[in-house]
Amino acid sequence: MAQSNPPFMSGVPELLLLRLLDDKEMYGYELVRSIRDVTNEAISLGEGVIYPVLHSLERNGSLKSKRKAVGGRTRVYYAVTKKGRDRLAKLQSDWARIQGGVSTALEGASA
Amino acid sequence: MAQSNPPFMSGVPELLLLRLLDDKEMYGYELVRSIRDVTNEAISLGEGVIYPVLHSLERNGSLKSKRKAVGGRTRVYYAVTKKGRDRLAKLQSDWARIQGGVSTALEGASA
DNA sequence: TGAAATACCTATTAGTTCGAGGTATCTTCG
DNA sequence: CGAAGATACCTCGAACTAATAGGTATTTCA
Repeated sequence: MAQSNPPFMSGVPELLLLRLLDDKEMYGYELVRSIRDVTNEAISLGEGVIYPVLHSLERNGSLKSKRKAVGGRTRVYYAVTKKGRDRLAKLQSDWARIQGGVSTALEGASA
Repeated sequence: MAQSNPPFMSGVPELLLLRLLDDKEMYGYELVRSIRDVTNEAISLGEGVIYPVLHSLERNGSLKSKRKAVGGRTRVYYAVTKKGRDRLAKLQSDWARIQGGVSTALEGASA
């Protein structure tokens, strides 16, 4: 991993994409902006991160896509499958566990 | 990264080690158990994770070590340096940002 | 006309966690 | 006494994956 957003990002792109797409179908370019929005600017993922994850999720059956022509441009919309929802559930529970563990650890105040 | 604990672990070992050592000096083997404890079993890191991170933190000046012989065995105690405290502060703020962003994103209920 | 936004995509780099394996000493128990 | 297990250190190789940079093409707006 090369930094930027830095640490603590592993698994985050996948989680966010599944979470957003679980609400409604979206296309890649839209997801890039959407992630900035829903995280309140806290997390920003470039297209170079989004597209590969989208493709890999589709390959493993978590997403399915369909192309739509919109005013000369082509958009690829992604939707979550049953498998994707399962994957999302697992990621959410993993996230909850790690997040909880770190929070607990950080709390034991050093002050 | 090979899984196990799985996703969401990048940067976590470094953060936890610095956080624990900021409270008091400890040695590697002790840290392995300590992390299990302070995270309430949520996170468990093997020696194969701990030692390399410890070494790399020492190399970049975030930690300093001293050996102590304790009943025939040798323990290597690590303490946080000024640089390590700065690094810890940065990691904590990064963590807060990412954690906050993900939480916000996950909340927009899909129900 | 030209710049910026929209929209897609890939290859390379680099950082790092994880598992497995290895040495050696001390303690405990049968 | 001998064996097993805990203590304590360490390294190597594999696997994963985020980030950057670069690339194409169309539409919109000054």
